[in-house]
Amino acid sequence: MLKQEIAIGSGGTAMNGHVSGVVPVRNALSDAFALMGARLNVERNSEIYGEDEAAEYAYKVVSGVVRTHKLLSDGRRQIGGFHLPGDFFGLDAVDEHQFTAEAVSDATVVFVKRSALISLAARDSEVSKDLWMMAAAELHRAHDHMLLLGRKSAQERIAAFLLEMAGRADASDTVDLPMSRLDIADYLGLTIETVSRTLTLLENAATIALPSTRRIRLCNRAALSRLNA
Amino acid sequence: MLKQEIAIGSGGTAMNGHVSGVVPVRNALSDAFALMGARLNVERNSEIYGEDEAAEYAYKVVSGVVRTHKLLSDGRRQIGGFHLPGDFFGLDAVDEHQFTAEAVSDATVVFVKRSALISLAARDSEVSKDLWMMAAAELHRAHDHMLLLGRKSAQERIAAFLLEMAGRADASDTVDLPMSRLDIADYLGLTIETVSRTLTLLENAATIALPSTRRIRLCNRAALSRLNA
DNA sequence: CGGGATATTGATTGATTTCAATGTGAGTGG
DNA sequence: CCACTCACATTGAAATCAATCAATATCCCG
Repeated sequence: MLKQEIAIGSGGTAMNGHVSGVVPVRNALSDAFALMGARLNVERNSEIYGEDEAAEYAYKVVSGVVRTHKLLSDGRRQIGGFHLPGDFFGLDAVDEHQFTAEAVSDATVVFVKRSALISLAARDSEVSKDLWMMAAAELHRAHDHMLLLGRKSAQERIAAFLLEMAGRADASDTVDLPMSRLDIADYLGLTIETVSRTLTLLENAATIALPSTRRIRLCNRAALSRLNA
Repeated sequence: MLKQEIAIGSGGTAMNGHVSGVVPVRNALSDAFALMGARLNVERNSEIYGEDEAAEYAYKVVSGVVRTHKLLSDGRRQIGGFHLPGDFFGLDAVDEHQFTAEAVSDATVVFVKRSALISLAARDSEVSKDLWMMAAAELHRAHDHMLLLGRKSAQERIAAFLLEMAGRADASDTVDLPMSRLDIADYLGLTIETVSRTLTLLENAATIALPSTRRIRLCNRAALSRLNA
């Protein structure tokens, strides 16, 4: 639980990177969540909502990390994004969710009825603008991710991922990853083996260091940026 | 020009598939475009707006087909989507476009100042809801596309693409593709050679027929759906 | 009937996946 | 405190799918 508490402080405050949540934290939509939201604690790996469920609520991460994913019939999984404290999720749905949302680590989220947001938006144009902007920001990220998935090599994907994660954390060059290699693989459209091999490769090139499995030091951001095409 | 005129009739009327435009055509947003929009004719392959340009306008396709794409520094290209008559595009931007929009065929579009939409949305909650819904619908498509790009084989990609294009056209099993093999390749994250080979493969399996390069008959939708995982 | 762009087909290479061990680390109970 | 275990991660060898390199072939348009 401690790690997530820390995450609140770092992820929730300022300078958002690209994992999710490009828009500043203080806005009419956040206020709406603060005012009307109900809290929910979710255990690591448990589901918040499922693919194909009616999208009744919209969510915001308070602490911990949430991932959204979609499965293919044979079990192949694509993770759409990781949501850190301060990020919204579930705003994308038209009427049913197309992704499943799960907690990567133990997490707390607040949720609000979508119908309430819609009627609030009808009265408050700030809220309505925020809703559009959040969806647009999410779309922006999805587009970047499409480019990565469609056209980038394994090294480029890993580089992009590390820079993205680093951008979300504070300025430090040491990144603590909240997710497993499998999560990373399924986010980047690779296998765990390729993720592992590529990290080792970058380590051997002295581009990164791996003090422990989930801790990565970026020793050469320039090299990573170069890989980021 | 004839081909596009036909496209208006088929793409603009009813049952939207997945290329773009899940939401019905008649809505407050469409009305806003009809009322305030200015027309623009664009020649095949010419640019409507460029990546990194300030996103001053939002657009709707009247006739023809528009593609949005993003380039990597070394020229690799990812096409984000094809927009057919009735579809909106450029609604995704936060403040500058991240994709370039170009006409696939000679096209006519209408465009409206985004600031005008924002102020209209402040007064008309229908418009504001439409803006959110359009962005959400676009996001939905982007997510499907992410799954395709991240996890699917060449055959599965082609199958998904053909079903998607067929879904947009009328019920007929014959699909006329408005775009080149290169466009298809860059949309699916493949090379033209792989697109070509895969189409031939499906033809040999009697799943499709290729009466001409840009005309495809779906002889066995069930087989395609099976490939669509 | 050219001629250039676009598409197909072939041969080969190569990056990533797959299959298969082996290694590591955190948590548990003796 | 140490051994044990289970999940997770790394590493290695082989197979595979798509990319690349290289000709042809076809289509559209003047």
